[in-house]
Amino acid sequence: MKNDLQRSYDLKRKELETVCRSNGLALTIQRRAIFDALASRTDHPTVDQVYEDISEKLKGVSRTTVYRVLETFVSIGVATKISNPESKARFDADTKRHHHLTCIACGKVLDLHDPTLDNLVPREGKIPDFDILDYSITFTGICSGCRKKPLNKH
Amino acid sequence: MKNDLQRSYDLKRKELETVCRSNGLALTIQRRAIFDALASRTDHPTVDQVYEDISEKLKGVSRTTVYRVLETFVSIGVATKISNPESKARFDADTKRHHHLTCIACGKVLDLHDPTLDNLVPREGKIPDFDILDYSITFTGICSGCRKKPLNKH
DNA sequence: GTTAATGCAAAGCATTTGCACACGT
DNA sequence: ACGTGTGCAAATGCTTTGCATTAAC
Repeated sequence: MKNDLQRSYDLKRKELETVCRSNGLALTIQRRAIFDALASRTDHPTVDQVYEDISEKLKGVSRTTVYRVLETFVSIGVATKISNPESKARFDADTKRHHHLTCIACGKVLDLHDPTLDNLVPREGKIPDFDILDYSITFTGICSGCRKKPLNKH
Repeated sequence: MKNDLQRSYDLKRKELETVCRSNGLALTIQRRAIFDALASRTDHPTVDQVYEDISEKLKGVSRTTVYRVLETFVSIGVATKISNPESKARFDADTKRHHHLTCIACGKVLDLHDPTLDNLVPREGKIPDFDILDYSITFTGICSGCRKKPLNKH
C-alpha cells in the first residue's frame, strides 16, 4: 500500500505532465528526472545538488540543462526559486530589526519598519528541530515608480 | 539648524568611529566614505552603487576595497548584508505559501508550514507607496545537525 | 616604524548564451 | 518531418585572492 508521501509524489508527477502539456512543452526524460529529483527532497537543493541527483541515473546530462529546466519550472509554476533577484549582494546601514519590500520589476529593496511584525513566533510543534535566532520578512510587489511606468518587456 | 536626518547621520558617523576603535580597525578615508555613502541612502545599494557614489569624491578607489570594507562593516555590526547566504540559487517544488528556516552554519534551507504566519498585513500607513503581492518569512538559526557538531573553523 | 588597508590584475564560481545535434510529438 | 530541447564550450558577471604599495596609528 502506498503511503502519503508516495501518493503526493505521484500526484506531482501527474501535475507536471498536465502543466507541460498545457504549456506546449515536451515531456523530456531530463525534465521528468529533474522534477522527480526536486520533488523528492524538501531541503531546497541548489542546481548542482539536483545535477548530482539526476546524473546518477541519467548519463551525460548537462548542468546547463538543469539550469534551463529549473527556470522553465519556475515560469510554469511548478517550482519556486529562492534567492536574491539579481544575484547581487545588497547592503544596509540600518541594523535595527526591520523588513523588506522588494520590487519585482526593478529589483529595488525598501525598508519597512513595523513593530507589529517584530515579534512573530512560529507555533509550537510546527518547527522542525531548529534554533531560531532571528527572522526577516520579505514582501514582494511593485514599487510606485514601476507602477506608473508602462511595462517594458525583457 | 540641523534636521533629524542630519543629526542621526552624525550619530552614525560617530558610531562608526567608536566601533572601529573598539575593534582595532583603522579609520581610513575609504571606510568613512563608504560608510557615509551607505548611511545616506535607504534603498539597500549594491556594491557597485556604493562604488559609484564614492568614486565621485574619492579618485582612484577600488571596487575591491568596497567589497572588503562592506564585509568588514557587516562583521563589526554596522551594516547588514541582504542576499542568499551562498549566492547560489535554490529551488523548491513546493509552490504553496510557506516560510523558510535557513541554517547560518551549513546554508541548508528547510520549510516551515504554519498557517498562523500566512496572513500578515503591515499596519496601514507603515507602507511606503508599494503594492504588496506576496511575502515570505526567512527565519535564520542553527539546524539540528549543526548544533550537534563542534564549530569547525574553515 | 609597524601593522593593517588599499589597489591592481588575475583567478574563481555561478550562471548564461550561441550553435549544432538529438529527441519528443 | 518539424520544431523544441539538449549538450558542449565559450562568454559573462559578481566576487575573491595574492601580492606589492601606501597610509593609519
